[in-house]
Amino acid sequence: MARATGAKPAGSVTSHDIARLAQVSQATVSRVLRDDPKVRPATRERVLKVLAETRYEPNAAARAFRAGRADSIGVVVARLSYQLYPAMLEAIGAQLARLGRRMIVWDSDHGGDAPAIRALRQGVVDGVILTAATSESEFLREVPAEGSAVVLLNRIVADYASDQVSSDNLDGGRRVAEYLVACGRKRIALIGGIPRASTIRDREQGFRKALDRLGVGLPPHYYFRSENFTHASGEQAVTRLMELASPPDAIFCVNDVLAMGAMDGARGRGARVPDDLWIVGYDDIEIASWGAYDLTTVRQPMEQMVGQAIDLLLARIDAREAPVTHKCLANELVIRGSTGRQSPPAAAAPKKARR
Amino acid sequence: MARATGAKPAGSVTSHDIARLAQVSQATVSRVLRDDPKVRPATRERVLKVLAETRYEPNAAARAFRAGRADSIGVVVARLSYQLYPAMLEAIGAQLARLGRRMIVWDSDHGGDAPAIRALRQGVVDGVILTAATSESEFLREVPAEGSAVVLLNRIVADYASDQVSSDNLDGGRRVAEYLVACGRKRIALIGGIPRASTIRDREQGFRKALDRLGVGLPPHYYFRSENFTHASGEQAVTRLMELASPPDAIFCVNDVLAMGAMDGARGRGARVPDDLWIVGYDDIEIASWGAYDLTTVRQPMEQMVGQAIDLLLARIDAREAPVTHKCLANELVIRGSTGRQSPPAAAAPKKARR
DNA sequence: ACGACGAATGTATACGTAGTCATCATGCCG
DNA sequence: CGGCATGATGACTACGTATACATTCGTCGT
Repeated sequence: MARATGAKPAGSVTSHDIARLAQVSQATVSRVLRDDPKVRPATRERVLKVLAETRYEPNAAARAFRAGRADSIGVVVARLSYQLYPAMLEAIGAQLARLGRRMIVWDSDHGGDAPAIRALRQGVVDGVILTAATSESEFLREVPAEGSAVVLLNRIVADYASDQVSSDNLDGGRRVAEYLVACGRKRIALIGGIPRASTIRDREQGFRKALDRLGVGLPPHYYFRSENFTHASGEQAVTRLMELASPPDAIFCVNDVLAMGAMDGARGRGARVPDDLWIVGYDDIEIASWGAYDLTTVRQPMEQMVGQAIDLLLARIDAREAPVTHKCLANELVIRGSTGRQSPPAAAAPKKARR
Repeated sequence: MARATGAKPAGSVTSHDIARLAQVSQATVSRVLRDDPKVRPATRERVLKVLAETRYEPNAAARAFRAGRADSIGVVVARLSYQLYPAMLEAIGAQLARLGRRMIVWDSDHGGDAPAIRALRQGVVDGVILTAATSESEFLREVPAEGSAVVLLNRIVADYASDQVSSDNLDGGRRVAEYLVACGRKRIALIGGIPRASTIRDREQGFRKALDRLGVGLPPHYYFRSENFTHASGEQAVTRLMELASPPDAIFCVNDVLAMGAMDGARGRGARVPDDLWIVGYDDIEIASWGAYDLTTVRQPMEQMVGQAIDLLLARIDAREAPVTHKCLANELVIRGSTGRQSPPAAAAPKKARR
């Protein structure tokens, strides 16, 4: 009675068609497709031949429906225009492709994590990698932590019971502070941002604490909080800082684009980098190594972070109730021309000192 | 007899459960979900209440299975590390989100278009936007042109019967040539690339033809073919060009990253841009406007191109057999500091002259 | 007030796949 | 040579949804 009306994908050959053509049952076709060993070679050949001839492709919806999984992973990134995210996506996509999974991407600028969480609950994706939460609390109420296949990448939310992977941003901030002080910088400034994200908060905090510990400190007028994390913000911030009676001789920017903005802004006002002003960024995006900026920055072990995030996510999909893991990887200070390519004097920054 | 084994998404509430709780039939629940007007307000309320209480989410696989569409669109981009592509993805993602579609992303570096085409044939996605074909012929044999829901964005394959959207790369190249000549540049060079993609070919060809027509021409030693389209290639290319007995006084690079590499390379060898050398890029990626480069370049109407591509794709999904469309949008020369911010003398480049 | 018509709701079904179980074929050993 | 174990295959079913069709309910007109 009921007629199907749904349009099917173009080449609508089903496993039943294959079965008929190969003179076997649909079950056997399914077995061949799933590489079940219990099929006689001759039969397998016959089926494979028909499969090839008909250019059969299994219906993904039916398969997902039956199997209860989509073989897709969702990824939420912040602003795609910030180079770190494309790099991250590229790594995630490559690794997922190798594992036979697809990648559905959302930009958190357009709706935050909600669409991704929704997709997770609908089974569109088997798991979600959240690399940014517009507002941390917003998605907390969306996802009951109950064994959800969610992993936070490059973002820590302490009171949220999901797997989390990040690099040690506190330590990254510390490294920069110790480096600048060890190299004799006297007037050190910080261009930060609205601390929506833990990463930014930690970078700033690690930096400040290290400065305090080293007896340098960060006077309020050497701190500029940018509205967003754009090049224009960096320019604006550096302009303010350079207008001070005693302008800084080194600036740490909590990400590379801010740093590049600061550098362009400083140069635009006639300052020379690094002769008059040192600038340090964070993330080591691709451009940072280009001649025009040649930016000293902190590099996060992106490939490993992505690898661990994916491992954790896939493990959780198989075992929802396993205890959650928080990974925190070490990162690396990359010294380039924006700080005169100058290495810190040996033993100046004792590695053991933390916090 | 047969037992279902597939793991279901966490909150496995079905429309049948809702029906039972709301004392209606499953069909009515479905009607409420699909906003069917033929439901009495009171009934609708009752169902909606239960839906909210149970935090029900429809099973996407079942829905896709039944409806015959996935509500997802596939996008193949070339290298995510080239800033044009994240920008494009951002635009595509935003527009698709507005239309209630998801975006599955593949990087053509890892498998070309094949995975996307496969996904299309399996019904994982309803349509595919191809922004790059590793090899044009490779995917031609994969997709029978038969009303496939495929649109080429920023890529033209003349003999392939699919919808295609691009900007006029021939004209872009022409504009640059005419601009440089009109501004009195005498020794004009070109940094191109391996012409796998029509875009690159057209930019080069438009440029060359215009130079020829203007009686300037492009001598072979002023042409450098880069292996890939990276910053390093640009540096390498400019180094070669500057080693010439008579180095160029202007270089057109077929994309911005090449141009930035060329600029950094030139500066590294002591040349001043624009005083000694003009440099022009193509694409107007975000960095191009930053102080360090301030690059004159050709801007493509990205938002419109994306909009048109999506429109064409969605239209085709509904009408597979409609005649194919090729759209070619005009682009714009953005003059910045890398060419001294110098406008062409009026009437120097007659707009009508083409080819 | 009764019939009739339309609105609202219920019933039943198919979509394509991957399983379970049943059945059939084959080969081996007693 | 027969029976049994093992391997190969077939028959059948459920998954959750959206719809066609059937049925019931409410309302309006005469």
